[in-house]
Parts: sequence; C-alpha cells; structure tokens
Amino acid sequence: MDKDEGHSRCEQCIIRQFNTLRAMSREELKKVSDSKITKKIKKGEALFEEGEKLNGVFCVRNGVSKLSKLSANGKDQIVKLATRGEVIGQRSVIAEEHANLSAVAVNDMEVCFIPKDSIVHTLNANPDFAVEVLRHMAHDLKEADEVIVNMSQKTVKQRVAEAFLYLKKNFGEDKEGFLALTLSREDIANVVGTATESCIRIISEFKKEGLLTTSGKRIKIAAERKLQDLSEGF
Amino acid sequence: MDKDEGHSRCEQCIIRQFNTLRAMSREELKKVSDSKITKKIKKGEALFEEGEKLNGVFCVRNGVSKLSKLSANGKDQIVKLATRGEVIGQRSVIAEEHANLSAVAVNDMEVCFIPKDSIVHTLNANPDFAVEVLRHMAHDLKEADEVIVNMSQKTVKQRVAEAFLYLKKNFGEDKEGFLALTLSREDIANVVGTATESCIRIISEFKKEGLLTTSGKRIKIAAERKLQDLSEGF
DNA sequence: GGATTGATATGATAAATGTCAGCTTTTCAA
DNA sequence: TTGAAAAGCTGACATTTATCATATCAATCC
Repeated sequence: MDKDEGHSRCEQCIIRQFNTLRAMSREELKKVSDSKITKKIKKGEALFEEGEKLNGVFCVRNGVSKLSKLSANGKDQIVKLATRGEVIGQRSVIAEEHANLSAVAVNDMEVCFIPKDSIVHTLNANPDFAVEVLRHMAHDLKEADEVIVNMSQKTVKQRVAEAFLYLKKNFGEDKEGFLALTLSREDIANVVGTATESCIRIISEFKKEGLLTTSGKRIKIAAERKLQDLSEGF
Repeated sequence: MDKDEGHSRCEQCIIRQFNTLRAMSREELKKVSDSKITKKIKKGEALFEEGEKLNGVFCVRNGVSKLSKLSANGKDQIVKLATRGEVIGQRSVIAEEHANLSAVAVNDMEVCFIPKDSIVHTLNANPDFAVEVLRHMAHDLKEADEVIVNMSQKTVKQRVAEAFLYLKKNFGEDKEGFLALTLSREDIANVVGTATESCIRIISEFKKEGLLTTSGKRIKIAAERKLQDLSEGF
C-alpha cells in the first residue's frame, strides 16, 4: 500500500514536497495536519462550484481536477488541470473572494481539505511561506498570460495540437504509450475553447496525417515533433 | 504644479496609496525612496522588452503602458494596460524570471524605477507587504482567468464592445465625453486579439448602429447599455 | 438479448473572421 | 507648406469555425 494513503500526517506526506506547504515550519505543519480532512471525490463530482465561498484549500493527493468557468453562452472553459501535489483554491482564500472557478474531478480523487485559518495565519506569520506562495502565483500568472496569447492568436488546430503536447508533458503516458490522462472529446474541446465537433474533426484529421492514433477515447501521440511544429505554426 | 511631480519622496507620494507599496513600513519606504530613479518615457518607447532581465519594478506616476506579448505569427497581444498607481514588473522580479511581456508607453509617461533589492528584502522581512503583494497578484490572476474565458468563448464583436466598456471604466472620459485613453485602431485590435481590419470594420458597424461616435481616432460611447448587452451576447 | 442513452463521428451549410489590395485621411518632419 | 509615411477605411474573396442534422458506436440497464 502507498505509504501516503489513508490518514497519514502532513509532516510525512511526500506530496507536500511538490507544493507551497514545504515552506511551513514543523509546528505550522502540525497544525495543518491536525485540522485537515482527507476526502475521496468520485469522478464527475465537484470540489466546489464557481461563486461558492471557500473555507479552505484542497491539496491533491491523487487524481485530477478540472478548473473551469462557465461562459455566457453556456460553455465551460477549462482554465487549468490540477493534479497530485497541487493546491486548489489558494487564490480565492488569499483574495478573500468567492471562487471564480469550479473544480470538478476528472477521475477519482483523494484530496486533503485544509481549513483556511491555518493557511492565513501562516501567511501572516511566516514570510518564507508567503514568498513561496507568491512565487507560485507569479508562475500561474505567467502561464495565464501565455494561454491568453495562445487563445487569441493561434488557430483551433494549433491549440488542439498544443493541448495534446500539454497532456503528455504534464501527465505522461501509460505503458502502452497512450496519454495517461484520458479526457472526453468534450473536455478536450473545453480546454481548447472550441466546439466539440470541431475538436473531433481535428482529431480525425490528425489521425489521417499520422500524428495521433486512438483506441476508444484513449489517444497516443505518434509524431510529437510534427505536432510541435504544427502548434507553433509551421 | 502637481505636488507629486519631480523628485519627491515616496513617503509623500500619493500614488503609493493605490498600490502595494502602502504596506511598507516607514523605514522600508525610506530605503525605496533613496534608491528610486524617476524617469520620463516618451510615447512609443519601451520600459522593457519581453525576455529582458528586470533589475527592479516600475511604479507608474503618469501615463499608460501597454503590456504585450509577441505571438508566433508576429502579432502583439496586449495583455494589460497599466496606469497611474500601478506597479509593473513585480511578477518577473518575484519569480526571478526574465520578463514575459514587453512594456511600451501608450502616451508620455513618468515612472519611478525601484531596484529589486529593496522590494525583495521587504518581501522577506515584512509579511504584511508580502500578503499585500500576494492579494494583488491573486486579483490579477482572477482577471487573467476572465480574459481567457472571454477570448475563447466570445465573438470578436463582443470583445470589441467589451474593450470600450473597459476603457471607459478604467480610464474614464474627457470633458467632451470621449474616452480619456485614445488608442490606435491597431492597439485596440491587439487588446481584442483580432485583425486590425476586422476591428475597424466593427467600429464602423457600431457607429452605424449608434453605439459609438468618433472624431478622428477619438471615440465616444453613445449607448453604453446597448454595448453592455451586446458584449454579454444579447 | 434488446432497448436506451450518451459519446463519438461525419456531412452539409452558414456565419465569422482573416487576408490582400487599393484608396483616403491624418500626421509629422524636412 | 508640402510631400512622404503612417494610420484609417472599405471591398472582394478565402479560410476557418460553428451549427445543425444525422449516423454509428459503446456502455448500461432491464
């Protein structure tokens, strides 16, 4: 059994090494550990919805969550995919605002809910932690800027290509070489910001051109270099 | 003469009230004031270019700067317009990364350059300041998420309408009722993420429909409510 | 097994947007 | 003042993308 499973202490949790919690002192971490609640979230269930007031943050132990925002025309735009080691909801807790995004499990998840008190307290008391969170948010902001440019300047085809490269880079491949994270065509379309049909059509095209192969909804990247070139406009 | 002009002390600078610098202690502010350099930037000149290493941040005293990123197809995407009271370059300094955006003056500017040492030092020593910067960045991140959704889900026409509402809200109008910030058609197109010709065409349409009136490059919003509705998809 | 449902796929068509070319107006410096 | 350069504008056309309709496939439930 994975030694990080169950109700282990944050102090021993290896997940912590990958996120801002590593900048906490031993005592601070102990407090977090005492107040945290481990939750299992089934595929399709929501961690929270857009507009909801968050009383804490979620540290992802396993699984993937999509962070999305509903647009006026009724479509969901997926802004980020959060996986093992990432902390969700920090932005809203820090800004003391209601959630600007919804978080829904893409597959079965295990998360730790950390009440905001211990986070906010540490933020005000431990500059190392504050700066660590700040660095992390600065990084997210840079990524967001890049997404803005891609959304407005790249074609749908380029963005689809990029989405697959992103999935490979961030979630890797399984033993058979398929992308480890399997998304529905609709979810892919919502990442890319296009109609589901357009997305499916482009995937079909890519298959014909030998850039991808598929098996059911699973997708394998067959010519990464060509996908890369395509996504950059060649 | 404006009492904030010239080489005044940061302690007395009224601009400071609007940005993160207000969370600094008296001594910290003194250090900043001693090391800062006031600069005049002419319209069209750059504060810094994408990829450049920043040795500090810029506090805007007067004028407006466009923050933009060059896309692969050679177009500039304007990600943000920064005006009086805003601090530019914080993200790059905090993340210790090269600038991910270029900053170019949209009109004549007066800015204070603050070397990064005093910023970084205060960040590590004064949690209030760190949290203040963090709040600010959390806000920017939320705005960026909204831009992503708009870019991917709204039509060009909706985005143009929204751009004018944004300009009115953030920069106001002059005595005659024209938008106080005058941008070239190309800059508007680069905010919206569309071709300059498409942007011009839509402005012409809006004029015909009585939503806008123009005088040279100056633009007046004639029917704000209708523009609002249009931007939301009605 | 057969019925039902949701996801995937494809075609036909319409709408939105970009590109290119040419023209007019404004700007700015010699 | 004037003439070149830049910005603004418009039309024609090509391309991209969305929408609607329909068909197929796969999973699930009785």
